[in-house]
Amino acid sequence: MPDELPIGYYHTNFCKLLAFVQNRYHDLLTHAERACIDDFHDLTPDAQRLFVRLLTRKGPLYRSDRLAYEEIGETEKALDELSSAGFVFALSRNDGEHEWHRIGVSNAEFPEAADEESKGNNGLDTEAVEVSQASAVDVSDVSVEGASKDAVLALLTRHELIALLKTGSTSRRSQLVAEATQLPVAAIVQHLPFRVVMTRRLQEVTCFRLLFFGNTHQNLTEFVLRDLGVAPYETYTIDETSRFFTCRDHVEEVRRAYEISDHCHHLLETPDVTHIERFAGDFPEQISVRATRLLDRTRNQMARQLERMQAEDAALAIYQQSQTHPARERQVRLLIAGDCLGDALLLVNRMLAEPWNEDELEFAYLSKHRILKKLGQPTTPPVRCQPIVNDLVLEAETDLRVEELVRRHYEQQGYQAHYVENALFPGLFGLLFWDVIFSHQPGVFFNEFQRGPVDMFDSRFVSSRQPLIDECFISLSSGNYRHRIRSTFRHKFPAVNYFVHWGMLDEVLLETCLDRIPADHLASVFRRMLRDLRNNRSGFPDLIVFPPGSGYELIEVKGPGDALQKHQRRWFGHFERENIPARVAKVEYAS
DNA sequence: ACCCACCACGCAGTA
DNA sequence: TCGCGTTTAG
DNA sequence: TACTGCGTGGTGCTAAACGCG
Ligand SMILES: [Mn+2]
Ligand SMILES: [Mn+2]
Repeated sequence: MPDELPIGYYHTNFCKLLAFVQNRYHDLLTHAERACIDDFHDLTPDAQRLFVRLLTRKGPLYRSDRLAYEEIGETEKALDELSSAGFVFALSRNDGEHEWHRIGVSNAEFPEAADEESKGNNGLDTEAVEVSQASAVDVSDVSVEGASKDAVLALLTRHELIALLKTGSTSRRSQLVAEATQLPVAAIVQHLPFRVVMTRRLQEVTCFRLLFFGNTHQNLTEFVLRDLGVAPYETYTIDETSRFFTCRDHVEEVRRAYEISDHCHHLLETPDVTHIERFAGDFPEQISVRATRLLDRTRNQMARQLERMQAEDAALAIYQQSQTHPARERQVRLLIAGDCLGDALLLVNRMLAEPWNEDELEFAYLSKHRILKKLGQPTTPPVRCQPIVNDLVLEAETDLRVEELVRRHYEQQGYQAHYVENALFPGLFGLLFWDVIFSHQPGVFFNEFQRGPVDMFDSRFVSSRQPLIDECFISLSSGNYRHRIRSTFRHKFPAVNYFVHWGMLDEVLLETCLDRIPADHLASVFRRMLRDLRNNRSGFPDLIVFPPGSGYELIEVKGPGDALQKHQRRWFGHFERENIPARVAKVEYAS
């Protein structure tokens, strides 16, 4: 792992990203996107580098005097070039109000978004796929990118603000900005000692990122962190032929879904029933699973906010459109609270027939019992496991988490004790199933920056890798799993993945676990995890303790007033059925 | 008005 | 002068 | 006891530079 990156590393990385997009997605690109790539390559090296530098910095506004880079010879020239090629706006004090207005800087309180390409529906090539009408909901008002008077003022230092206001005041920056906002644009801009640079074509670049990574949260720093050895990724076989997106409609959907979810996030900051109801009730129809899930999660969040604002009917209406947990659970709660027991029962029966996950199923059992009881019909409460509870009286210690307190308590009793929570069993799972997780399968690895295959958390993970999974369980019977886990731990450290949090494990803990935990216990835990990897990755007990000699026990620590959570309870039910030693340590403080 | 974001967890308040 | 939060770079 | 809202802490490096107060 090199400590140093080659000069121009960021530019190389961006070019790799572009090349990937062009090779793999040429047919899905719009005119504007293709032009963006072509125009970029027509730029001189300096201009290319400068544009990428801008992309890796916080924008969209920059001051030209803060764009000095050793490897970029003439910044001002590069800026001019970027400006005429349409990659940036670069405005100076010599530009008139009209120019500033174009980038959103104007005297009006809410300037019209002037940046035409930000709302433009980029026309598609005749050879390219048509964008479906279904996704043609107007979200231009949520995707406005552009500057503002305040954004320009944010570029100024305190001293520059003072000079601008011609006050000798010693007020704090925010106060100065508030005063300066009152000034007309012309006055603010009049003496700017630098050019204000605004990146353009961000829509296109965002789309390239989405096509490359398959999401919006990964970016160019992934390359850097990998190349520095900070977050190396496993080297798996990348499928040349299959892609994250197979048609333009899906790209548009996912992009729009991200925009909508962003916008909702902002709506939640100043919640207003009518706004939320109107916006969240009118999400576009989705075809792709990814966009659907994203929007459903957003629906759930918005509806939850409506609940908090006592808008129950509005919340119900939103939940009804969501196919993602806990939409039906929330509906049932609302229906019961509103005394619509008949409707609640209907929904509960649908949940029982086709539960979305175990959490929902459990809730359905419980609420069916409650509804029937309210209706005066005969019913029995669902049985729940009764974990063994140990009461512990300990001296409270400041600055120590209760888990750590109990861990030390066990240590004082001569136990080896580790605070592992979700790092242990999922970690062992990841180590044993490593080769399964990263095995070559059609259409699951698309780029070099994945923590696992795309189907990691849906049922296809198991169904399409059954023989490989069987092998792992065979190794558990034969005893070979120990070697497998050890060797993965040594050889794969510190590769990024979904299950192994390297920092939480060490060889001592690992060896003790391999020595003390019977293979069939591991097997039964792994089987339950595999039933639903998304949800059964968590809920594991806080501690694992090893008494002197032999054996082990899992300990869930509970401070005063804390109780088992639902997913923790489900694991305890599993431990009970499988004779896996586990108990709750209930702490009281001696005072 | 993009001030992480997401999630798991603990805790304290409420019925 | 110094500590703090933010931004940047590798 | 269940449910809820809220706060916190981890994940997902780290050193250096800069503006601020
Ligand atoms: Mn815990
Ligand atoms: Mn606990």
